[in-house]
Order: sequence, then C-alpha cells, then structure tokens
Amino acid sequence: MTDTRWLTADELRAWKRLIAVVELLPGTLESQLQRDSGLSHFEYFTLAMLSEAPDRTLRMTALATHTNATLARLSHVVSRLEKRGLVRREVCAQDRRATNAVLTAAGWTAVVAAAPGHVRTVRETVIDPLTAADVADLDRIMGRILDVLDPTHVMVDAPGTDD
Amino acid sequence: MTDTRWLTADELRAWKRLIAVVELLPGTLESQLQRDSGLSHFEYFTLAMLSEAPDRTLRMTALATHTNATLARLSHVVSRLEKRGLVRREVCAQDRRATNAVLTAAGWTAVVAAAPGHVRTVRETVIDPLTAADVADLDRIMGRILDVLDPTHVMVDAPGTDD
DNA sequence: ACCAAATACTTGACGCTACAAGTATTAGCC
DNA sequence: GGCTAATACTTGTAGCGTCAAGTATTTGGT
Repeated sequence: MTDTRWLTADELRAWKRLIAVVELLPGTLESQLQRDSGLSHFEYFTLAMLSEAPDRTLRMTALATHTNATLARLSHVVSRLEKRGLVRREVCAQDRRATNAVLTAAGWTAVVAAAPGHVRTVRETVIDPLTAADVADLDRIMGRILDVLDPTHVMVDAPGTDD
Repeated sequence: MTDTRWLTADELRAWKRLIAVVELLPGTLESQLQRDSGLSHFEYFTLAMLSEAPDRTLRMTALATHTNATLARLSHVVSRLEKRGLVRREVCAQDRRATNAVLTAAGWTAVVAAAPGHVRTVRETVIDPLTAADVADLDRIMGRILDVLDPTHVMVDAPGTDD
C-alpha cells in the first residue's frame, strides 16, 4: 500500500464526466428499447449477436463471451427469450453437454424491427453530437481503456460483435 | 419514421468500444470496492457525496440528484447504510417533510479508507493508459455526450460531485 | 475399460433496483 | 381558516443478476 497518487484537476474532470456517461447511457438505451420494442438492452444485444452468427446459432458459452455475461445470467435470459418464442435451445450434436441458442424467425423479426430505433438513439445521444475527429479520438481512447479492461479483446474486435 | 441512417464503419467501431467500456467498467469498480471495502460503487459514491457536503449532510432529494438515483432507490440504500451505522437520518427542522442524510464518524472513516484503493483502480483502468492529450480529448467528448444525456448538468459540474 | 477431473450448462435463493402506492407535511388559493 | 394540490419521502412488490450448488457429459490418465 504505497502513497496514493490522487487525480489532477484535469483528470478528475474527465473522470467525472466519463463516469456520468457510464451511469446515464445504459438507462437511456434501456428506456428507448423497452418502450419501442419491449426488449432490455441486454436482450436486444443477445438477439443481435445471434442474428449475425452463422445459422443464427451460437453455443451458450460463446454467446456469453460476446455479450460479456456469466453463463448463469445468459441461461436465465435465454429461458425468458425462449418463453417469448424469440430464441430456441438445441442440444449440440458434437458435444451433448453443450447447448446451442438459435434465433427463431420471430426473434429475427423482433431484432430487425428494434434496430432502427436503437441506432437512432445511438446517433442522437452519442454519434451526432461528435465531429468526425471526435469519433476518431473516442475510438482511440476507448481502445486504450479496453486494453486494460479486456486485454484479450473478447468483447470487441471478435467476430460477431456488431451492434 | 424516416429512413435509418446506419452507422459508418468508423462510427460503429467507436460505438462498440464505448459500449464495451460502459459494460465492463462498472463491474471492475464494483469488484474492487466490494472486495477491499465491502461497499458497492453506488454506496461509495453516496458516502463520497455526503463527505464533501457542508456538515456532511444533504437532503435526500439533493443526494438523489447528485447520485443520479431515484428517491426510492436512495431511500433503500440509505436504510442499509443506516443499519451499518455509516449514515444517520434526521428530520429537517425547516421542512418536516424532508429528511437529511448525515454521514456518521464511522461513515467518514469508511469512505476515507475506501478512497485510495478506488482512486488506484481508476488510475489503472482509465487514466494511466491515457496520455495528457487523451485525457483532454476524453473530457471534451464526454462533455458533448453529456450535453445530450444531462442537459442541465445536474450530475457533473454541480457542487459536491467530486469522486 | 474405468474413474476422477474438467467442462457446459441449469436451477434456486438472495440482494438490489424500478415501479406503484401510500403517508406526512407544506404551499397555494379562495 | 380550510381545502386541494404539490412536495418529500417510505414501503411493498416484482423482475433481473449474482453466487452457490447441482446435473449431465466428455476428457484424460492408468
């Protein structure tokens, strides 16, 4: 336990603003999706990952990795999505321990219907207030932070993580 | 419902990275604080706000605003903190409808003890991987996003929002 | 071939947050 | 002054995420 290096005024200001965005952004996305599509952001994200996977199918473990969820959480969420007919479970033929989550036709319809409103919200809240240079800076900075938070780049820059 | 303006490749990359940080950062802060201090990030933040307020006291409504919480959520959290002896409730003398949340001596001790570890985590995950120019860019970009998410700047740049 | 360990989930219980409804007090209006 | 509306919370309920434990299947020795 060495001496604490406190934040400078500039660092503190940037940090406070980042943390404010981290607190506020999820709620904004959540509200819009819930209101317009009846989906939580995590549900939307899960369906989106499946929609881009080969055969619209992923093993639970792979899906959990891409959505940054625990297997337990994903299992509960997939159960709910299954009850609503948006996803279907299949036992994996190659490895009977494993479960494949498959996007149903209804699930595809739901995610396709939800996407435009979601993208519009993303544009309004994040992208459109920024200049092209800002976007480049944001990309660079978030990349540096992710090198620490997610060194193996499991969540981003892996296949099938489009939003 | 006009045509959707989809994200360009650059925008999409920056967005995906931002959302990854938004998903991963809270968990990182949460784990460290819980492990080292037995506090959730929200509890820590609540105590920190109180610690910087005059008389270490704030009305519930004001505290809720600064922590970006609903009154209901804050009420539950303060109840728990009260049970642990970190916060005390007082009826406001001027307005008997209102409740003041007051940081106790034990609460002060807890937040002071938790701060160094928290700041170290913030440094390691966010500040230190960035150059000074990055920090300035981050500050500017988050400011622009906050103009949309929090137009009245209630959460940031209001008094008593240091972290 | 067999058995222990590892893997891939699933399930149940508990804690936290949002939402809805309720209580107490104050402010505004006539 | 008295009545209504607004304010400032508090409390109960339901839903979602986490953690711990359990089940089923496969892998890796021996």
